[in-house]
Amino acid sequence: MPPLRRTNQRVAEAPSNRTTEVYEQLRQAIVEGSIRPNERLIESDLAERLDVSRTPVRESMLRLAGDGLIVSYRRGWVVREHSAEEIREVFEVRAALEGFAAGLAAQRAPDAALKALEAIHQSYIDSIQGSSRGHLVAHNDAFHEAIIAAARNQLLAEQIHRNGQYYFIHRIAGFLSDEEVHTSIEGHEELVRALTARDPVLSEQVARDRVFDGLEKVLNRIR
Amino acid sequence: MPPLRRTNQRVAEAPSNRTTEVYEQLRQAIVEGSIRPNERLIESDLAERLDVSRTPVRESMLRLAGDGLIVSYRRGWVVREHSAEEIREVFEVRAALEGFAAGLAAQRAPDAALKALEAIHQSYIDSIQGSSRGHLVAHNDAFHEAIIAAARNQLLAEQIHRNGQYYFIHRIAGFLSDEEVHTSIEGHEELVRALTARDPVLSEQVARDRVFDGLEKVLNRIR
DNA sequence: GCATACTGCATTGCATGCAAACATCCATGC
DNA sequence: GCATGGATGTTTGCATGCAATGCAGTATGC
Repeated sequence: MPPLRRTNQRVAEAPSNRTTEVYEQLRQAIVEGSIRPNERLIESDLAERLDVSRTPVRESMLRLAGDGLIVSYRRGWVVREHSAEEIREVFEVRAALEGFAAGLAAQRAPDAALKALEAIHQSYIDSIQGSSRGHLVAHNDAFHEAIIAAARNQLLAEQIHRNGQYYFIHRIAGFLSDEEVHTSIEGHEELVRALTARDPVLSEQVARDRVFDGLEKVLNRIR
Repeated sequence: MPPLRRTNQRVAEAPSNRTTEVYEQLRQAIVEGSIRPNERLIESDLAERLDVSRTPVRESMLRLAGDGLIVSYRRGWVVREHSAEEIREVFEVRAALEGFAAGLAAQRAPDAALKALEAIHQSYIDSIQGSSRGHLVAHNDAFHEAIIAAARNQLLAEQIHRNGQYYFIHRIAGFLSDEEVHTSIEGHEELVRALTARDPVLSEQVARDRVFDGLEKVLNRIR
Protein backbone atom coordinates (compact mmCIF):
# COMPACT_ATOMS: atom_id res chain seq x y z
CA MET A 1 0.00 0.00 0.00
CA PRO A 2 2.14 2.82 -1.25
CA PRO A 3 1.21 6.38 -0.42
CA LEU A 4 -0.71 7.91 -3.25
CA ARG A 5 -1.77 11.32 -4.27
CA ARG A 6 -5.40 12.11 -3.93
CA THR A 7 -7.88 12.03 -6.73
CA ASN A 8 -10.73 14.06 -5.45
CA GLN A 9 -11.56 15.48 -8.80
CA ARG A 10 -13.93 13.33 -10.71
CA VAL A 11 -12.02 11.24 -13.18
CA ALA A 12 -13.07 9.65 -16.42
CA GLU A 13 -14.26 6.12 -15.80
CA ALA A 14 -12.21 4.77 -18.64
CA PRO A 15 -9.22 6.14 -20.47
CA SER A 16 -9.17 6.84 -24.16
CA ASN A 17 -7.73 3.86 -26.00
CA ARG A 18 -8.60 1.28 -28.55
CA THR A 19 -10.84 -0.67 -26.19
CA THR A 20 -12.91 2.42 -25.55
CA GLU A 21 -13.19 3.05 -29.27
CA VAL A 22 -14.49 -0.44 -29.84
CA TYR A 23 -16.88 -0.06 -26.94
CA GLU A 24 -18.29 3.18 -28.33
CA GLN A 25 -18.79 1.65 -31.74
CA LEU A 26 -20.54 -1.42 -30.47
CA ARG A 27 -22.70 0.60 -28.14
CA GLN A 28 -23.72 2.91 -30.95
CA ALA A 29 -24.52 -0.05 -33.19
CA ILE A 30 -26.73 -1.62 -30.56
CA VAL A 31 -28.48 1.60 -29.62
CA GLU A 32 -29.17 2.48 -33.25
CA GLY A 33 -30.44 -0.99 -33.86
CA SER A 34 -27.92 -1.97 -36.53
CA ILE A 35 -27.08 -4.87 -34.28
CA ARG A 36 -30.44 -6.34 -33.46
CA PRO A 37 -31.83 -7.74 -30.21
CA ASN A 38 -31.07 -11.42 -29.70
CA GLU A 39 -28.22 -11.22 -32.17
CA ARG A 40 -25.21 -13.12 -31.01
CA LEU A 41 -21.89 -11.35 -30.64
CA ILE A 42 -18.86 -13.35 -31.74
CA GLU A 43 -15.55 -12.05 -30.48
CA SER A 44 -13.41 -13.13 -33.40
CA ASP A 45 -16.00 -11.86 -35.85
CA LEU A 46 -16.17 -8.40 -34.39
CA ALA A 47 -12.43 -8.28 -33.90
CA GLU A 48 -11.87 -8.91 -37.56
CA ARG A 49 -14.53 -6.50 -38.67
CA LEU A 50 -13.19 -3.72 -36.44
CA ASP A 51 -9.60 -4.62 -37.20
CA VAL A 52 -8.39 -5.20 -33.65
CA SER A 53 -7.54 -8.30 -31.69
CA ARG A 54 -10.05 -10.14 -29.57
CA THR A 55 -8.86 -8.53 -26.36
CA PRO A 56 -10.38 -5.07 -26.77
CA VAL A 57 -13.55 -6.69 -28.05
CA ARG A 58 -13.77 -8.89 -24.97
CA GLU A 59 -13.28 -5.96 -22.68
CA SER A 60 -15.92 -3.98 -24.50
CA MET A 61 -18.34 -6.83 -24.01
CA LEU A 62 -17.90 -6.62 -20.28
CA ARG A 63 -18.64 -2.94 -20.28
CA LEU A 64 -21.69 -3.40 -22.47
CA ALA A 65 -22.90 -6.09 -20.11
CA GLY A 66 -22.41 -3.64 -17.25
CA ASP A 67 -24.62 -1.20 -19.11
CA GLY A 68 -27.23 -3.89 -19.47
CA LEU A 69 -27.12 -3.77 -23.25
CA ILE A 70 -25.99 -7.35 -23.67
CA VAL A 71 -26.34 -10.42 -21.51
CA SER A 72 -24.37 -13.60 -21.27
CA TYR A 73 -26.10 -16.49 -22.90
CA ARG A 74 -24.67 -19.98 -23.01
CA ARG A 75 -21.06 -19.43 -23.89
CA GLY A 76 -21.19 -15.94 -25.42
CA TRP A 77 -23.17 -12.71 -25.41
CA VAL A 78 -26.37 -11.64 -27.07
CA VAL A 79 -27.95 -8.24 -27.43
CA ARG A 80 -30.59 -7.95 -24.80
CA GLU A 81 -34.14 -7.92 -25.89
CA HIS A 82 -36.67 -5.87 -24.07
CA SER A 83 -40.02 -7.46 -23.63
CA ALA A 84 -43.00 -5.24 -22.95
CA GLU A 85 -42.59 -6.10 -19.31
CA GLU A 86 -38.98 -4.96 -19.30
CA ILE A 87 -39.82 -1.78 -21.16
CA ARG A 88 -42.24 -1.01 -18.39
CA GLU A 89 -39.47 -1.58 -15.89
CA VAL A 90 -37.13 0.68 -17.79
CA PHE A 91 -39.62 3.49 -17.82
CA GLU A 92 -40.40 3.09 -14.17
CA VAL A 93 -36.75 3.53 -13.34
CA ARG A 94 -36.65 6.56 -15.58
CA ALA A 95 -39.68 7.95 -13.80
CA ALA A 96 -37.95 7.49 -10.47
CA LEU A 97 -34.68 9.08 -11.51
CA GLU A 98 -35.85 11.84 -13.81
CA GLY A 99 -38.72 12.72 -11.53
CA PHE A 100 -36.35 13.06 -8.63
CA ALA A 101 -34.01 15.14 -10.75
CA ALA A 102 -36.83 17.52 -11.58
CA GLY A 103 -37.65 17.84 -7.90
CA LEU A 104 -34.06 18.68 -7.09
CA ALA A 105 -33.89 21.15 -9.95
CA ALA A 106 -36.91 22.97 -8.60
CA GLN A 107 -35.10 23.39 -5.31
CA ARG A 108 -31.55 24.02 -6.44
CA ALA A 109 -31.32 25.34 -9.94
CA PRO A 110 -29.90 28.84 -10.13
CA ASP A 111 -32.36 31.29 -11.62
CA ALA A 112 -30.12 31.58 -14.65
CA ALA A 113 -30.40 27.85 -15.33
CA LEU A 114 -34.18 28.03 -15.30
CA LYS A 115 -34.09 31.00 -17.61
CA ALA A 116 -31.86 29.03 -19.96
CA LEU A 117 -34.29 26.13 -19.86
CA GLU A 118 -37.14 28.41 -20.74
CA ALA A 119 -35.09 29.77 -23.62
CA ILE A 120 -34.43 26.27 -24.95
CA HIS A 121 -38.08 25.51 -24.80
CA GLN A 122 -39.12 28.78 -26.38
CA SER A 123 -36.65 28.63 -29.21
CA TYR A 124 -37.95 25.20 -29.96
CA ILE A 125 -41.53 26.33 -30.18
CA ASP A 126 -40.46 29.19 -32.44
CA SER A 127 -38.74 26.83 -34.80
CA ILE A 128 -41.44 24.19 -34.77
CA GLN A 129 -42.72 25.27 -38.19
CA GLY A 130 -39.94 23.36 -39.92
CA SER A 131 -41.15 20.40 -37.91
CA SER A 132 -38.14 18.19 -38.62
CA ARG A 133 -38.25 15.11 -36.47
CA GLY A 134 -34.50 14.86 -36.07
CA HIS A 135 -34.67 18.32 -34.61
CA LEU A 136 -37.36 17.07 -32.27
CA VAL A 137 -35.05 14.46 -30.76
CA ALA A 138 -32.24 16.98 -30.39
CA HIS A 139 -34.55 19.43 -28.66
CA ASN A 140 -35.90 16.83 -26.33
CA ASP A 141 -32.37 15.79 -25.38
CA ALA A 142 -31.29 19.37 -24.77
CA PHE A 143 -34.33 20.03 -22.63
CA HIS A 144 -33.73 17.01 -20.44
CA GLU A 145 -30.02 17.64 -20.22
CA ALA A 146 -30.72 21.11 -18.92
CA ILE A 147 -32.95 19.79 -16.17
CA ILE A 148 -30.55 17.04 -15.21
CA ALA A 149 -27.70 19.51 -15.02
CA ALA A 150 -29.81 21.83 -12.89
CA ALA A 151 -30.37 19.07 -10.35
CA ARG A 152 -26.69 19.34 -9.45
CA ASN A 153 -26.07 15.70 -8.75
CA GLN A 154 -23.52 14.13 -11.04
CA LEU A 155 -24.13 10.57 -9.94
CA LEU A 156 -27.82 10.95 -10.64
CA ALA A 157 -26.95 12.34 -14.05
CA GLU A 158 -24.66 9.40 -14.76
CA GLN A 159 -27.31 6.91 -13.81
CA ILE A 160 -29.89 8.56 -15.97
CA HIS A 161 -27.54 8.53 -18.92
CA ARG A 162 -26.08 5.13 -18.39
CA ASN A 163 -29.34 3.39 -18.53
CA GLY A 164 -28.97 3.89 -22.20
CA GLN A 165 -32.65 3.52 -22.55
CA TYR A 166 -32.88 6.55 -24.69
CA TYR A 167 -32.52 4.35 -27.65
CA PHE A 168 -36.12 3.41 -27.41
CA ILE A 169 -36.87 7.04 -27.99
CA HIS A 170 -34.48 7.29 -30.88
CA ARG A 171 -36.09 4.38 -32.59
CA ILE A 172 -39.61 5.66 -32.26
CA ALA A 173 -39.12 9.40 -32.56
CA GLY A 174 -39.71 9.27 -36.28
CA PHE A 175 -43.07 7.72 -35.76
CA LEU A 176 -44.74 10.17 -33.43
CA SER A 177 -47.97 11.64 -34.66
CA ASP A 178 -48.40 15.42 -34.77
CA GLU A 179 -50.79 15.15 -31.89
CA GLU A 180 -48.26 13.29 -29.79
CA VAL A 181 -45.64 15.93 -30.55
CA HIS A 182 -48.07 18.55 -29.39
CA THR A 183 -48.74 16.70 -26.16
CA SER A 184 -45.03 16.40 -25.54
CA ILE A 185 -44.53 20.13 -25.96
CA GLU A 186 -47.36 20.86 -23.60
CA GLY A 187 -45.64 18.61 -21.10
CA HIS A 188 -42.45 20.62 -21.39
CA GLU A 189 -44.43 23.77 -20.89
CA GLU A 190 -46.04 22.46 -17.76
CA LEU A 191 -42.71 21.33 -16.41
CA VAL A 192 -41.12 24.71 -17.01
CA ARG A 193 -43.97 26.33 -15.12
CA ALA A 194 -43.61 24.00 -12.16
CA LEU A 195 -39.86 24.56 -12.04
CA THR A 196 -40.03 28.34 -12.22
CA ALA A 197 -42.69 28.20 -9.51
CA ARG A 198 -40.00 26.36 -7.50
CA ASP A 199 -42.47 23.63 -6.64
CA PRO A 200 -40.51 20.39 -6.15
CA VAL A 201 -43.49 18.15 -5.59
CA LEU A 202 -45.34 19.36 -8.63
CA SER A 203 -42.19 19.31 -10.76
CA GLU A 204 -41.52 15.72 -9.83
CA GLN A 205 -45.09 14.76 -10.53
CA VAL A 206 -45.10 16.40 -13.94
CA ALA A 207 -41.77 14.84 -14.91
CA ARG A 208 -43.01 11.41 -13.92
CA ASP A 209 -46.23 11.81 -15.81
CA ARG A 210 -44.27 12.70 -18.92
CA VAL A 211 -42.20 9.54 -18.61
CA PHE A 212 -45.30 7.43 -18.27
CA ASP A 213 -46.78 9.16 -21.31
CA GLY A 214 -43.67 8.10 -23.17
CA LEU A 215 -44.16 4.56 -21.99
CA GLU A 216 -47.67 4.50 -23.40
CA LYS A 217 -46.41 5.72 -26.75
CA VAL A 218 -43.71 3.10 -26.92
CA LEU A 219 -46.09 0.33 -25.95
CA ASN A 220 -48.51 1.46 -28.62
CA ARG A 221 -45.75 1.32 -31.21
CA ILE A 222 -44.60 -2.17 -30.48
CA ARG A 223 -48.06 -3.63 -30.63
CA MET B 1 -26.59 -12.36 -38.71
CA PRO B 2 -27.57 -15.95 -38.14
CA PRO B 3 -31.00 -16.79 -36.83
CA LEU B 4 -30.90 -17.24 -33.10
CA ARG B 5 -33.09 -18.71 -30.50
CA ARG B 6 -34.79 -16.31 -28.23
CA THR B 7 -33.62 -15.45 -24.76
CA ASN B 8 -36.60 -13.89 -23.17
CA GLN B 9 -35.88 -15.29 -19.80
CA ARG B 10 -33.67 -13.05 -17.76
CA VAL B 11 -30.13 -14.31 -17.84
CA ALA B 12 -27.24 -13.87 -15.46
CA GLU B 13 -25.17 -10.91 -16.50
CA ALA B 14 -21.95 -12.83 -16.19
CA PRO B 15 -21.18 -16.51 -16.14
CA SER B 16 -19.44 -18.27 -13.33
CA ASN B 17 -15.75 -18.48 -14.06
CA ARG B 18 -12.41 -17.37 -12.72
CA THR B 19 -12.88 -13.76 -13.78
CA THR B 20 -16.09 -13.57 -11.84
CA GLU B 21 -14.40 -15.06 -8.81
CA VAL B 22 -11.69 -12.45 -8.94
CA TYR B 23 -14.28 -9.75 -9.41
CA GLU B 24 -16.22 -10.89 -6.37
CA GLN B 25 -13.13 -10.99 -4.24
CA LEU B 26 -11.94 -7.55 -5.23
CA ARG B 27 -15.39 -6.11 -4.82
CA GLN B 28 -15.69 -7.59 -1.38
CA ALA B 29 -12.29 -6.24 -0.41
CA ILE B 30 -13.19 -2.74 -1.52
CA VAL B 31 -16.61 -2.78 0.07
CA GLU B 32 -15.23 -4.06 3.36
CA GLY B 33 -12.52 -1.48 3.27
CA SER B 34 -9.60 -3.89 3.27
CA ILE B 35 -8.54 -2.16 0.09
CA ARG B 36 -8.72 1.49 0.99
CA PRO B 37 -9.90 4.49 -1.00
CA ASN B 38 -7.22 6.04 -3.17
CA GLU B 39 -5.24 2.86 -3.07
CA ARG B 40 -3.75 1.98 -6.39
CA LEU B 41 -4.57 -1.36 -8.00
CA ILE B 42 -1.67 -3.05 -9.80
CA GLU B 43 -2.67 -5.80 -12.19
CA SER B 44 0.40 -7.97 -11.84
CA ASP B 45 0.31 -7.57 -8.08
CA LEU B 46 -3.26 -8.70 -7.72
CA ALA B 47 -2.79 -11.45 -10.26
CA GLU B 48 0.04 -12.91 -8.25
CA ARG B 49 -1.77 -12.55 -4.96
CA LEU B 50 -4.92 -14.20 -6.31
CA ASP B 51 -2.96 -16.75 -8.28
CA VAL B 52 -4.37 -16.05 -11.71
CA SER B 53 -3.00 -14.34 -14.76
CA ARG B 54 -3.43 -10.67 -15.44
CA THR B 55 -6.32 -11.22 -17.82
CA PRO B 56 -9.07 -12.01 -15.34
CA VAL B 57 -7.78 -9.22 -13.12
CA ARG B 58 -7.99 -6.73 -15.98
CA GLU B 59 -11.51 -7.80 -16.79
CA SER B 60 -12.54 -7.49 -13.19
CA MET B 61 -11.20 -3.97 -13.13
CA LEU B 62 -13.50 -3.02 -15.96
CA ARG B 63 -16.49 -4.39 -14.14
CA LEU B 64 -15.53 -2.65 -10.93
CA ALA B 65 -15.17 0.58 -12.88
CA GLY B 66 -18.63 -0.02 -14.26
CA ASP B 67 -19.89 -0.30 -10.72
CA GLY B 68 -18.25 3.00 -9.89
CA LEU B 69 -16.02 1.41 -7.25
CA ILE B 70 -12.75 2.27 -8.97
CA VAL B 71 -11.78 4.97 -11.43
CA SER B 72 -9.05 5.22 -13.99
CA TYR B 73 -6.24 7.42 -12.85
CA ARG B 74 -3.16 8.11 -14.90
CA ARG B 75 -2.25 4.75 -16.29
CA GLY B 76 -4.02 2.45 -13.81
CA TRP B 77 -6.94 2.26 -11.46
CA VAL B 78 -7.52 3.55 -7.96
CA VAL B 79 -10.27 2.83 -5.48
CA ARG B 80 -12.72 5.67 -5.65
CA GLU B 81 -12.93 7.96 -2.75
CA HIS B 82 -16.22 9.42 -1.79
CA SER B 83 -16.11 13.01 -0.67
CA ALA B 84 -18.91 14.29 1.52
CA GLU B 85 -20.41 15.80 -1.59
CA GLU B 86 -20.41 12.46 -3.39
CA ILE B 87 -21.86 10.69 -0.39
CA ARG B 88 -24.73 13.14 -0.52
CA GLU B 89 -25.17 12.29 -4.20
CA VAL B 90 -25.16 8.59 -3.48
CA PHE B 91 -27.84 8.93 -0.86
CA GLU B 92 -29.97 11.13 -3.05
CA VAL B 93 -29.96 8.44 -5.72
CA ARG B 94 -30.85 5.89 -3.08
CA ALA B 95 -33.70 8.09 -1.94
CA ALA B 96 -34.98 8.29 -5.49
CA LEU B 97 -34.78 4.56 -6.18
CA GLU B 98 -35.71 3.09 -2.82
CA GLY B 99 -38.45 5.64 -2.30
CA PHE B 100 -39.93 4.75 -5.65
CA ALA B 101 -39.66 1.07 -4.85
CA ALA B 102 -41.59 1.59 -1.63
CA GLY B 103 -44.29 3.42 -3.55
CA LEU B 104 -44.57 0.55 -6.02
CA ALA B 105 -44.63 -1.98 -3.22
CA ALA B 106 -47.54 -0.19 -1.60
CA GLN B 107 -49.47 -0.54 -4.83
CA ARG B 108 -48.41 -3.96 -6.01
CA ALA B 109 -47.21 -6.18 -3.24
CA PRO B 110 -49.40 -9.21 -2.68
CA ASP B 111 -50.89 -9.25 0.78
CA ALA B 112 -48.74 -12.23 1.60
CA ALA B 113 -45.58 -10.26 0.85
CA LEU B 114 -46.60 -7.51 3.24
CA LYS B 115 -47.40 -10.07 5.90
CA ALA B 116 -43.96 -11.57 5.40
CA LEU B 117 -42.39 -8.15 5.73
CA GLU B 118 -44.22 -7.57 8.97
CA ALA B 119 -42.99 -10.93 10.20
CA ILE B 120 -39.40 -10.03 9.40
CA HIS B 121 -39.76 -6.82 11.29
CA GLN B 122 -41.49 -8.41 14.24
CA SER B 123 -39.05 -11.26 14.60
CA TYR B 124 -36.30 -8.72 14.66
CA ILE B 125 -37.87 -6.73 17.44
CA ASP B 126 -38.40 -9.92 19.41
CA SER B 127 -34.77 -10.83 19.10
CA ILE B 128 -33.42 -7.37 19.74
CA GLN B 129 -32.40 -8.31 23.29
CA GLY B 130 -29.24 -9.95 22.02
CA SER B 131 -28.54 -6.69 20.28
CA SER B 132 -25.71 -8.01 18.12
CA ARG B 133 -24.77 -5.47 15.53
CA GLY B 134 -23.95 -7.96 12.83
CA HIS B 135 -27.48 -9.19 13.25
CA LEU B 136 -28.63 -5.62 12.83
CA VAL B 137 -27.06 -5.36 9.39
CA ALA B 138 -28.53 -8.69 8.33
CA HIS B 139 -31.96 -7.65 9.48
CA ASN B 140 -31.76 -4.34 7.74
CA ASP B 141 -30.75 -6.06 4.51
CA ALA B 142 -33.57 -8.57 4.75
CA PHE B 143 -36.09 -5.85 5.41
CA HIS B 144 -35.02 -3.84 2.41
CA GLU B 145 -34.78 -6.87 0.19
CA ALA B 146 -38.34 -7.73 1.02
CA ILE B 147 -39.57 -4.30 0.00
CA ILE B 148 -37.51 -4.26 -3.18
CA ALA B 149 -38.84 -7.66 -4.15
CA ALA B 150 -42.38 -6.54 -3.44
CA ALA B 151 -42.00 -3.65 -5.89
CA ARG B 152 -41.87 -6.22 -8.68
CA ASN B 153 -39.44 -4.45 -10.90
CA GLN B 154 -36.25 -6.39 -11.49
CA LEU B 155 -34.39 -3.60 -13.19
CA LEU B 156 -35.11 -1.29 -10.31
CA ALA B 157 -33.87 -3.97 -7.94
CA GLU B 158 -30.67 -4.38 -9.95
CA GLN B 159 -30.01 -0.67 -9.92
CA ILE B 160 -30.53 -0.43 -6.21
CA HIS B 161 -28.12 -3.28 -5.62
CA ARG B 162 -25.55 -2.33 -8.14
CA ASN B 163 -24.95 1.02 -6.70
CA GLY B 164 -22.97 -0.83 -4.17
CA GLN B 165 -23.49 1.94 -1.75
CA TYR B 166 -24.41 -0.43 0.97
CA TYR B 167 -20.83 -0.57 1.91
CA PHE B 168 -21.12 2.74 3.64
CA ILE B 169 -23.65 1.11 5.86
CA HIS B 170 -21.49 -1.91 6.53
CA ARG B 171 -18.62 0.26 7.57
CA ILE B 172 -20.63 2.30 10.01
CA ALA B 173 -23.15 -0.21 11.30
CA GLY B 174 -20.87 -1.14 14.16
CA PHE B 175 -20.78 2.42 15.31
CA LEU B 176 -24.45 3.21 15.63
CA SER B 177 -25.57 4.38 19.02
CA ASP B 178 -28.44 2.61 20.75
CA GLU B 179 -30.55 5.65 20.15
CA GLU B 180 -29.86 5.53 16.44
CA VAL B 181 -30.76 1.87 16.32
CA HIS B 182 -34.02 2.70 18.03
CA THR B 183 -34.76 5.45 15.49
CA SER B 184 -34.06 3.06 12.66
CA ILE B 185 -36.48 0.51 14.04
CA GLU B 186 -39.14 3.13 14.43
CA GLY B 187 -38.59 3.99 10.80
CA HIS B 188 -39.19 0.39 9.79
CA GLU B 189 -42.33 0.38 11.86
CA GLU B 190 -43.64 3.48 10.18
CA LEU B 191 -42.84 2.09 6.76
CA VAL B 192 -44.65 -1.14 7.46
CA ARG B 193 -47.70 0.83 8.54
CA ALA B 194 -47.68 2.95 5.38
CA LEU B 195 -47.31 -0.13 3.20
CA THR B 196 -50.08 -2.11 4.83
CA ALA B 197 -52.26 0.98 4.55
CA ARG B 198 -51.49 0.71 0.81
CA ASP B 199 -50.55 4.36 0.72
CA PRO B 200 -47.94 4.82 -2.04
CA VAL B 201 -47.29 8.50 -1.43
CA LEU B 202 -46.75 8.08 2.27
CA SER B 203 -44.67 4.94 1.78
CA GLU B 204 -42.40 6.73 -0.64
CA GLN B 205 -42.08 9.67 1.70
CA VAL B 206 -41.20 7.51 4.68
CA ALA B 207 -38.65 5.49 2.71
CA ARG B 208 -36.99 8.66 1.50
CA ASP B 209 -36.87 10.14 4.94
CA ARG B 210 -35.18 7.00 6.19
CA VAL B 211 -32.50 7.29 3.54
CA PHE B 212 -31.85 10.89 4.44
CA ASP B 213 -31.62 9.91 8.08
CA GLY B 214 -28.95 7.46 7.06
CA LEU B 215 -27.13 10.20 5.22
CA GLU B 216 -27.03 12.32 8.34
CA LYS B 217 -25.60 9.46 10.34
CA VAL B 218 -22.90 8.79 7.81
CA LEU B 219 -21.98 12.43 7.57
CA ASN B 220 -21.75 12.62 11.34
CA ARG B 221 -19.40 9.62 11.38
CA ILE B 222 -16.95 10.95 8.86
CA ARG B 223 -16.60 14.30 10.58
C1' DG C 1 18.99 26.32 -5.52
C1' DC C 2 15.64 25.68 -8.91
C1' DA C 3 14.04 24.26 -13.21
C1' DT C 4 14.48 21.32 -17.12
C1' DA C 5 15.97 17.36 -19.83
C1' DC C 6 17.24 12.54 -19.92
C1' DT C 7 17.27 7.79 -18.81
C1' DG C 8 15.61 3.60 -16.74
C1' DC C 9 11.85 1.18 -14.93
C1' DA C 10 7.33 -0.10 -13.67
C1' DT C 11 2.97 -0.91 -15.61
C1' DT C 12 -0.37 -1.09 -18.83
C1' DG C 13 -2.39 -1.98 -23.84
C1' DC C 14 -2.92 -5.21 -27.05
C1' DA C 15 -1.98 -9.48 -29.68
C1' DT C 16 -1.85 -14.27 -29.90
C1' DG C 17 -1.66 -19.24 -28.65
C1' DC C 18 -3.55 -23.17 -26.45
C1' DA C 19 -6.76 -25.88 -24.03
C1' DA C 20 -11.35 -26.62 -22.42
C1' DA C 21 -16.26 -26.15 -22.98
C1' DC C 22 -20.13 -26.31 -25.47
C1' DA C 23 -23.23 -26.77 -29.47
C1' DT C 24 -24.24 -29.19 -33.54
C1' DC C 25 -24.63 -32.91 -36.40
C1' DC C 26 -24.73 -37.58 -37.42
C1' DA C 27 -24.90 -42.32 -36.41
C1' DT C 28 -26.79 -45.91 -33.86
C1' DG C 29 -30.11 -48.38 -30.97
C1' DC C 30 -34.69 -49.10 -29.38
C1' DG D 1 -39.63 -42.35 -35.75
C1' DC D 2 -37.64 -40.80 -31.71
C1' DA D 3 -34.24 -40.63 -28.38
C1' DT D 4 -29.59 -41.24 -26.93
C1' DG D 5 -24.59 -41.10 -27.41
C1' DG D 6 -20.37 -39.80 -29.65
C1' DA D 7 -17.39 -37.16 -32.81
C1' DT D 8 -16.32 -32.73 -34.78
C1' DG D 9 -15.90 -27.95 -35.10
C1' DT D 10 -16.57 -23.47 -33.22
C1' DT D 11 -15.94 -20.16 -29.60
C1' DT D 12 -14.67 -18.74 -25.40
C1' DG D 13 -11.41 -18.58 -20.99
C1' DC D 14 -7.13 -17.70 -19.62
C1' DA D 15 -2.06 -17.25 -19.89
C1' DT D 16 1.76 -14.97 -21.65
C1' DG D 17 4.84 -12.07 -24.53
C1' DC D 18 6.11 -7.76 -26.50
C1' DA D 19 5.92 -3.02 -27.34
C1' DA D 20 4.63 1.54 -25.83
C1' DT D 21 3.62 4.77 -22.36
C1' DG D 22 4.29 7.62 -18.76
C1' DC D 23 6.51 8.22 -14.05
C1' DA D 24 10.37 8.80 -11.08
C1' DG D 25 14.67 9.78 -10.02
C1' DT D 26 18.94 11.78 -11.39
C1' DA D 27 21.90 14.65 -13.69
C1' DT D 28 22.85 18.96 -15.90
C1' DG D 29 22.43 23.81 -17.00
C1' DC D 30 21.35 28.33 -15.50
